[in-house]
Amino acid sequence: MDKSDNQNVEQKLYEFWDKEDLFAANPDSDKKPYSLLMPPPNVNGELHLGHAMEQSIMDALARFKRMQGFDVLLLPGVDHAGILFEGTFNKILEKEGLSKYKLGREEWLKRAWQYKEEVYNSFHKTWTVMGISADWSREVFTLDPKVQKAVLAEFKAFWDQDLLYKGAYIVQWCPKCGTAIEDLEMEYQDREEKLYFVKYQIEGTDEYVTVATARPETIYADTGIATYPNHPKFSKFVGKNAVNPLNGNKLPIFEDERVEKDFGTGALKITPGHDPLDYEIGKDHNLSILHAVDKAGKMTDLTEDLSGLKIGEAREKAAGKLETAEAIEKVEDYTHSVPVCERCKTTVEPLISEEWFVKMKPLAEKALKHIKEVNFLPKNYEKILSDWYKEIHDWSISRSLWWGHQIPVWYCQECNPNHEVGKDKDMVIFLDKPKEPCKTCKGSTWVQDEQVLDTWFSSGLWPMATLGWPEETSELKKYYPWDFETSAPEIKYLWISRMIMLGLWFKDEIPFKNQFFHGMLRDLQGRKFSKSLGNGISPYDLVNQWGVDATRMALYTYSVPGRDSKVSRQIMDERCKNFRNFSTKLKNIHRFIYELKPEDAAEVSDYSHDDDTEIIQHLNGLIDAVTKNIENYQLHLATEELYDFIWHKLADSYIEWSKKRRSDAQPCLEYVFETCLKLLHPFMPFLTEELYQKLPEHQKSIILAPWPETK
RNA sequence: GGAGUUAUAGCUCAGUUGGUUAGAGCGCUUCAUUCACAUUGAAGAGGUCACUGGUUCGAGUCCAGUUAACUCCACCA
Repeated sequence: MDKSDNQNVEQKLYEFWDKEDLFAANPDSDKKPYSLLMPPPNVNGELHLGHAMEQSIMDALARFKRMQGFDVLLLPGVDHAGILFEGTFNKILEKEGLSKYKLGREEWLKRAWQYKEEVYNSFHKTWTVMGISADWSREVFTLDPKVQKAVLAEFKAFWDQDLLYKGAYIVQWCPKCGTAIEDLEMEYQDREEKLYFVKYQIEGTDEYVTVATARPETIYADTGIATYPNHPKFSKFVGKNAVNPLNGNKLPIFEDERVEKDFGTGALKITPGHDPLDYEIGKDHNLSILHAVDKAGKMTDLTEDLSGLKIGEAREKAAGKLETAEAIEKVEDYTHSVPVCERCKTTVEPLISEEWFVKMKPLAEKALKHIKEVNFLPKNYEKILSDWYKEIHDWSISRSLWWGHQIPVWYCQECNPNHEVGKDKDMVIFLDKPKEPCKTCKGSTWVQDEQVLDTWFSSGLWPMATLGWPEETSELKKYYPWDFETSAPEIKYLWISRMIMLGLWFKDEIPFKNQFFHGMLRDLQGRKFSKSLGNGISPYDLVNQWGVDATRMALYTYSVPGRDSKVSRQIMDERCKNFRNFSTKLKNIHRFIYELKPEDAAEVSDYSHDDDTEIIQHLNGLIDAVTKNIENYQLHLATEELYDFIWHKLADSYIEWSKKRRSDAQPCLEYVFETCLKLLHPFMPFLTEELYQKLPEHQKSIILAPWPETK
C-alpha cells in the first residue's frame, strides 16, 4: 500500500465517523459529561506543529473518555485574532496595490470575511487530516452572532457595574497598525542609540539644569522638569522655570520621588504626551500635555520646521538644533531596549488617545480567591497567575481596527458630537442602531463608536460564549465548567487569566477544572517557530510522509506538561519514522494472528499456560498504567508503555513463544491484540479503527468499544 | 530589577510520592536472514545524572549556593 492509499483509507474512516455522528455530544443523554474546550487558533496563516500537538492531546483525551462511557463534548472553534488578522490581511491587500483606506470599511470587511473563509477551510482540512474528533455541529467563530451576544452582555454588565470607563490616557500606540496596543502585545528590542545630555537654562540666569534624553525630538512637547528630592545640584532651582532650548517655553522645575537618583543626571524632562511615567508625573503636577508626534508617527506642527518628518529624521535635526544652540553638554552611546509592536515590529509610541478601559481590580480579587479550584499542570502556574492578579492594572479594551466586535455604543451626533461618555451623557449600549430618538435633544442621528474591542475581550468569554451564555442553555448547565482546557504557556496572561476572571465574574464558577500548559516546540537553538525566521515545520509534510498516526505518536512524546522541546525536521522525521515502523509492526501482528490463523486454532482458553499467565499479567499492568497515565494527562508515558508492550512484550516475546503452541495460544493472542487496539485508539485512531473492523467480532466502530479492564 | 524553567548516553528526551546493576528512540559496533514483519531479530559499547555543600540508613529525585542556557513580567530619562 502506498501513501496515497493510506490517506484514502484515513479519509474514508473520517467520513465514516462523521456520517455515523460518533463525535457528537448529547446534552440530553444520561451519560456523565466530559467537556474539552479547544483553544481557538487564530484565523491567520496555517496551523503549525504546535497546534497539531495541542489538538492531538485534546483528541486523545476525548477519545479515551468516550470509550470510558462519558458524554464527551470536544468543542472546536476559531478566533478572529483582531490585530494579527488585520495586519496579515492588509499585507495581502498591499501586494494587490490596495489598502483598507482605499477600500473603505464596508468593502474591506467583505473581503476580510472572504479571506477568513479561505483560512477556515485550510484549518478544517488539517483537523480532518489529524483525525480530530470534535463536535463540528457546535463549532464557533469568535465573530459569530452567538459570541456577539455574549460580548454585548459582558460589555453592558461592566457598564452597569461601573467598571467601564472611556477617556484620554497615555497608551502604547503602534503607528503602523494604527491602534493602541496593550503592554502584553509589545516586545522589546535592543537598540544602539545616543543619549543626549541637554542643558536647560534657568530663566533669568546663566545657570542650567542638565537632563539626559534619548528622544530630543520630543523636547518640543516638554512641559516641566522634575528632579529627585533634595538633589544636591538642582534643588536650588526648584520653584523656578527652565527654558525649553528649542522653543523658549517656560518649564516649571519641581521635585518628584519617581525620578531616579542614579539614572541620567537625576533630573528628568517631563513630556506627558509621549511617555507613560511623564504622563503620571505630569498629571500629579497639573502639567499641560503637548504633542510632538502624531498617531501616524510623524512630527506635529508644534515642532515648527520639523513638522511632517518621521521620528528618526526629526531626532537628528532636533539634535542638530540643540548643538547650534549650544544646549548639548555631551552625547553618549547608549544601548537600551525599545518597545516594539509584537505583530509588526514597529517602534511603539506612547501617545494620548481616547480609549475604553475596564477596571480589573474586583475581577482579579475574585480570581485570586478561587484560583485554587483550578488544577494547573504544571502546578506552579497557580502561583504565576496569582502573582499577576496581585499586580493587575486596568484593561485597555478598545482597538482602532475594523476586524472585531465593534464597540456596541451609540452616540447622539447632535447633542454629543464629541462622543463623550458618562451616565448623564447620551449614549446607548445596544447591538443594533437604536430606533428611538435621543432622549435629550430628540435627535435621531446615532453614530456607533468606531473602535472595536480587544480580541481577548471576546476570547475571554470562550468557555461561556461557546455554550450559549448569557442564555441558561442546557449545554451551559451540563458542560460548564469545562473538564479540560489546554494552551501554550505564552498566552497565560492574555487568555487563561482572563477566562478565569470572566468566568468567575459572570458565572460565579471557574471556567475549567484542569488547565494543561503544554510545552512549546522550538528549533534546535531554542527559538520559537515563526514565519519571519522560516524555521517552522509543517504538520502536513510529516503526515504526508509518515502518516497521521505516526505523526500523532511522535507529537505525544513531546506532550510533557510545561516542558519545551527542541525539534528539527530531521528529528521529527526520525521520530515519525520510528512510529511508522510501529504501525507496520502492528499490521504484521494482525496478519500473524488473524490472516495466518491455524485451522485447528482453539476457540476458548483458560489462559493457564505459563506464557499466557505472564503476558496477561503484563497486559493488566499495561491497562492500569495507560488508564492512570491518561487520567493524569501524562500522554507521553501512556504512549511509551504501549509502544514497549506491543513491540517487545507482545511481538518479540509472546508471539515468538506462541509459535511452539500456535493453535493453543490463539484465544490469548486475540484477546491481547484486541485490548491493545483499544488502548491505542486514543493515540492512533485510524490504524486501530482499520484493524479493529477486521476483527471477527466487533462493534460498528472502535469508538463505541468499551475501554479495557483488567482480567 | 522581579519571577520561573532547564542542565541525565553522540543527538532529542523520559525517569510518578527519595529505595536494588539510571531508561527509550535515533545513531554506533558485532551477528542472524527464505521465520507475521529488513519499515526485522539477537547481542553489545556508551552516562562521576552541570558544579559545590547539606538533609537521610539511602539523593538523578529533597534543601541551599555556584555556573550556564532559555522563557515570562516590570523598567530603561
